[in-house]
Amino acid sequence: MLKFHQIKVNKDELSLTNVLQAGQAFRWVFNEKENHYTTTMKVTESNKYFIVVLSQPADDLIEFTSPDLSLDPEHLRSHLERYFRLDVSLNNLLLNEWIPKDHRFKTISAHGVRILAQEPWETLISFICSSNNNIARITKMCHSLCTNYGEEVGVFDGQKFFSFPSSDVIAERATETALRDLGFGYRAKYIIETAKKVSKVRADGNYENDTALFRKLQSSFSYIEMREHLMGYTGVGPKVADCVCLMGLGMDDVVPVDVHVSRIAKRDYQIIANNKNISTLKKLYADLPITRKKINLELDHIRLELYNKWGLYAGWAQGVLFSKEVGKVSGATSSGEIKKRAIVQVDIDIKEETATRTTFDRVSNKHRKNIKREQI
DNA sequence: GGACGGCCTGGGTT
DNA sequence: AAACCCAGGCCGT
Repeated sequence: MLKFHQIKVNKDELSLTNVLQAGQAFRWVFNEKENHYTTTMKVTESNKYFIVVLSQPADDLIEFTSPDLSLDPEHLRSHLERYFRLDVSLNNLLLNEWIPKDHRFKTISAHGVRILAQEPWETLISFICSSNNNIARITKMCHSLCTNYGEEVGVFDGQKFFSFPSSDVIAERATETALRDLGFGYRAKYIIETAKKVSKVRADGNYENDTALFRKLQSSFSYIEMREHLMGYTGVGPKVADCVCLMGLGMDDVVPVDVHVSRIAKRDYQIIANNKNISTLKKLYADLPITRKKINLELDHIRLELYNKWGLYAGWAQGVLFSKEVGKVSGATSSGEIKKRAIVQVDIDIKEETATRTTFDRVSNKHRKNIKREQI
């Protein structure tokens, strides 16, 4: 019998359903009978993956464990606290950041919807798969990559669990044809080309793993440069790149703008780019030294306006609103079924937390002027 | 330089 | 039943 350990956290701060099954992470398997979630993840500094099991048995409690007895529970606890970003209080953001800036949040509960700190490489591949696709199939694809190219980590609930394959493993062992046969469709080519390029960049820089590479890039790049770099991979446009920045690199103020966010922005905030907005953005990007893929300036205007409106945790605010708008589909269950879900109403209470940094603070000086100009 | 098809697939709807 | 639509975009022309 597994021994579960506890994390005291309220459901309005963290709802496992709303965070793990709402199109942000695609590799958590829900066991309906036992009411717990299972995945594999890196927990330690090494590249080893562990099976991790979570449940939310009460409104003020998360329970966690791993069947791997070599894993120190306290180490897993601190890892999960980082993964769920428990240093950030949703209720504080709501009360002190979003409600004062946006009256729309007065009547909204965050429902425990928060942004995860996921592995950048896995986030990149997951969201390459997300283009013109639905959550059920994205989930299926992510699992398919693991079962076909990952390493078996262990068995739980009578089901085998695998690691997420690194860029070099995919580059060496997978082919476009093989991925097409596995049902990836036109994304097969994107994944192969991206894996080859990432593993090459990695090898050239002698990085130990994919995470190390992306963290290093992040440390020397501004947000704009990081997005630029990500958009250099096939199948990665501004939306996918922004998802990686937000959920894989912890850039909390980045708002990935897709069709839904675009609709919300126009319908609820009347954000519509005029000619001046567009020409300003055009100049902004023309001045940047990096040649870029074309981006939709109308959507980019929405991104900036929502950042201006919501502030340092704009990406989180988007998550809350987005979940309210379209979060109705769940991911994998043990039986392989995909089910509809309902968002649970929760109450609001207060905690201490202070927002500290912005992605735009990290823009290098030669770009700052341009960015600032656009922030006005 | 920007607008516009076309794209794999699977589940749902007509 | 067959046809059509749609899903948290991106690529090529």
